[in-house]
Amino acid sequence: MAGLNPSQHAAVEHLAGPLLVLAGAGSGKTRVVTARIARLLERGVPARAILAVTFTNKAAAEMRERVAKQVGARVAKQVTIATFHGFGLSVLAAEARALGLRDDRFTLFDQGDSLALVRELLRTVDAGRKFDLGAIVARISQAKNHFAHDAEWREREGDDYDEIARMLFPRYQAALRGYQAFDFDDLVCEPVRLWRRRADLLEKWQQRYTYLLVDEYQDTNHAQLELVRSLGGAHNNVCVVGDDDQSIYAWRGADVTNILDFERHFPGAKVVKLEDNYRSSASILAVANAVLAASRARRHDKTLVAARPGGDKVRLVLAADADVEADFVAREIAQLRQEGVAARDIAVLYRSNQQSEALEAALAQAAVPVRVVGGQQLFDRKEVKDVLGYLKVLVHPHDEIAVRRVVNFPARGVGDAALERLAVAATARGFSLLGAVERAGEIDGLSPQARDGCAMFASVVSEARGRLATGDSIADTTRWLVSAVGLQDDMRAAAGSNTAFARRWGSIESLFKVFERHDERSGDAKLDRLVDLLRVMMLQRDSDDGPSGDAVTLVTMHGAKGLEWRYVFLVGLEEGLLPHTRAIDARAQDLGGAEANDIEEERRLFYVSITRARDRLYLCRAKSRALRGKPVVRVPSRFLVQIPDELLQPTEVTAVPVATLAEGTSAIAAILASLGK
DNA sequence: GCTCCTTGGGTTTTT
DNA sequence: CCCAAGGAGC
Repeated sequence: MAGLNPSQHAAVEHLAGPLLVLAGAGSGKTRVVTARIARLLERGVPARAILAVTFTNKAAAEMRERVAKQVGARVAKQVTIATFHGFGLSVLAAEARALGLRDDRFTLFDQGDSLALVRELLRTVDAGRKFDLGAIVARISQAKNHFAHDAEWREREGDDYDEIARMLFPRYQAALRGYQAFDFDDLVCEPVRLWRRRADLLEKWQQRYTYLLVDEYQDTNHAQLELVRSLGGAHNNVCVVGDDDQSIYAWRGADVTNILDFERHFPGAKVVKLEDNYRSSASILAVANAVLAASRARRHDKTLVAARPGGDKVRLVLAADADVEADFVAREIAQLRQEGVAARDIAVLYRSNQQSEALEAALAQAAVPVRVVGGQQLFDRKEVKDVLGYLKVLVHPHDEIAVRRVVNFPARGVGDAALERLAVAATARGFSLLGAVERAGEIDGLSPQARDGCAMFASVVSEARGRLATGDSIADTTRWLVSAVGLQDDMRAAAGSNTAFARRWGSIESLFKVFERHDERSGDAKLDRLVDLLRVMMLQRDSDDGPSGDAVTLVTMHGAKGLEWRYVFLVGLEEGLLPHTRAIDARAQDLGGAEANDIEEERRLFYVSITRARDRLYLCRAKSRALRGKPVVRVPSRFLVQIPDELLQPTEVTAVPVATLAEGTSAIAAILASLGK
């Protein structure tokens, strides 16, 4: 392979046995991964035998594209490149029979569904006090990902949340199975559990995939480690790529010890360090290294070396308040653009989404086009989930959460009381909840309205099912369904304003479009098509970047991982934001973990953010920031203080922003800012 | 059963 | 300050 440095070359040429590639930021990781796959193919490894696992669909798509570029689309298509969850799903679908499922038409529960289920379950027990639902779900997830067997888990000492989760976990799991449903964690855990009890099946999958590759290995959780260990156990051709210094997802279960202990988990592993950074200028890299140098975390020892000497000094910006900070960013960006820098080469990174508001406003005023990454995705919006709820009911009659979601949506007289009676009757007579709704006429104690509502719901469901069965497209059936239940009118009535209505209805229209796009590719058996489509939609929350043209990127520090820009602004570098208050003093609801670890994770987040910049980096903070309406004096981030002065160039905010001049009080603040250092 | 009001709480987020 | 969830009242 031409153009690779010695370390990269070593990683690409390593053939058999476990391999850990410690890929520092900007060290050409993607190149190595794709070159390695190409090299394996070149040496005669069948494409079908290679499994490459990523975390996001986007990363998987990107990898497939780059592999295709090297070896051609035809061969690339035969390599399995999937997310952990996508791969798990295909295992479960293939092994539906061995799992004891009625058929392979199981549902997927997303986080919202899990939340709804736990809410239901919590109602059935005397919890004694209020609980944060999300925290319970997180504990259940944690237990599941550690394959907590009842006994082992019960022995463990824990807090209230462990206790309540321990009580609900078995019920939660039983309910899922009863609904023929899997949650996201199951997609990884269940294949592993299956393989543990069925050595024959494990062997089958081990023979199918003889070369494994895992990207972003520092983000794996315990269950994912077990999946890799199981599948790789026979041949041991396990190559993992990652960077412990970029581990920023412990808060959602990622376990950085997986990458730290790789050599212990996979004895005889070869370790390759990629320490040459081709992305950032030396000035930027010096700051990044200074941030890491102060780390107290256990880490793989490595130091990034700049391949690009010199460069602009990193700017240290002090603003009077958040608005002045935003104005500075906007003006500076406007200036850069005048100098000929493309907007797409610029990004502004913040710790928390709410910080984007001031930035969006300031950039809009400066007429700078922006693209805000994140925010609520189409499939997370309430109205979309409601419509999807109906479709789920069509294909998954056992999915009780979906039935509960839509049986009284829009409101048609089937309230909590009626639902409770239906549920009781269903249990007593051995029906599913939907079965009881369909037989509402025979069930005692229902109000006439509730009976009518149930009948109306049942008839809509049955008619829609009939339409799909006779070959109507998914899009047309959904359109019919939406109008049959009078969703549009209900939405108009419920929305306070016209714009709110337009926004919500717009999401429904977008949903129709997604269906139409999918229908084009569809052939026969609409019901099966819909099963498939629903899974795809659960698993691929499209970030739908689209052809957004030339725009400045606004994104959270987490969302920026894996990306790069020529000019990067980091804003709000203050105690409370970075490190975040929640990391400084952890709460009971948070997943366990020592306080110090949380702070170290915040440090790594800072490190990740710094290393996104190629040419110039701005580190910004405000002296004062409005918190819940009231202005609060801000202390500079401890990470900022640890950077040696000589690496930074303090930049003064000299211009008084016109926007803030208009408002008397901020104008004073702005003038103070221009005077300050 | 539905609507309105109070109350409490407030990261990061993919699958 | 703003939003979501739960309780009270209609």
